[in-house]
Amino acid sequence: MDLAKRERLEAKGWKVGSVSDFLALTAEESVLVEIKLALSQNLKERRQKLMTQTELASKMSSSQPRIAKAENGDASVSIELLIRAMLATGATPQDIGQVIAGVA
Amino acid sequence: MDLAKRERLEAKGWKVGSVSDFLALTAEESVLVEIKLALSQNLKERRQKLMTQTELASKMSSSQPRIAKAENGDASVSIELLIRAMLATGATPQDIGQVIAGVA
DNA sequence: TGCTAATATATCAAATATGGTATAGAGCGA
DNA sequence: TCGCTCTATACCATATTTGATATATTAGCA
Repeated sequence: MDLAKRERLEAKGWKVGSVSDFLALTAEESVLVEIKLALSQNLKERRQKLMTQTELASKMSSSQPRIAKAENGDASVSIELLIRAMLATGATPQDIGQVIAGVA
Repeated sequence: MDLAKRERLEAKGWKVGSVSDFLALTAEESVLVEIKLALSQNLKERRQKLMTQTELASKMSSSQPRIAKAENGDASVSIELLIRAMLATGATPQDIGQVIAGVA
């Protein structure tokens, strides 16, 4: 993982720690982050075609700011919320599975 | 969803509420539960072939009781933890995606 | 039977995620 | 420019999830 990518993650609140800690990031940890980012991106694409962030938020009794964070890969958003949001856009388990399976 | 299934879920802590609330359970909510249960079952199968709950717990700095809950579909376990556990057993994003895609 | 490893259940303080609110910025048409 | 809609950021009290601990239960074997 290069410096640019690391800085992108840190800006969104991902605690990658000091350089040494960062280098010690396990493969599992980074795959998890990549899964979140993949869901995040896909959610944004799906939602933009269908509705506003506010509409999606009310559909799933969440809030517009949280949807914004979800779509921007903020670290404070759980996979749980990402999947709930995907489902609220009409995504099927197949759709979601495909996004996750698509992670390198 | 039949009564037997409902009781099975309630025993594990799923808050399906009163009968009327239960009937109001949205499609998205039940799909989310089904995704969790599918991951839970798959985790149990994978883990049993490879190691004990205690071993898996230490691999991912969690605890044996939490792994037990994860494998038993306890409501207090997040998708996040289920996926972390899958990854710790060596599952790939493809494996995980397939499990989720397999939900009806 | 007793002994041991493995798994399940209960409880809890600490960590993390949550929705809500306020507000700031961005884009765009009048 | 203004006004309007949409999205982003900041903050916070509440709710949920967490790992840890203790302990109970189960399963298999000597």
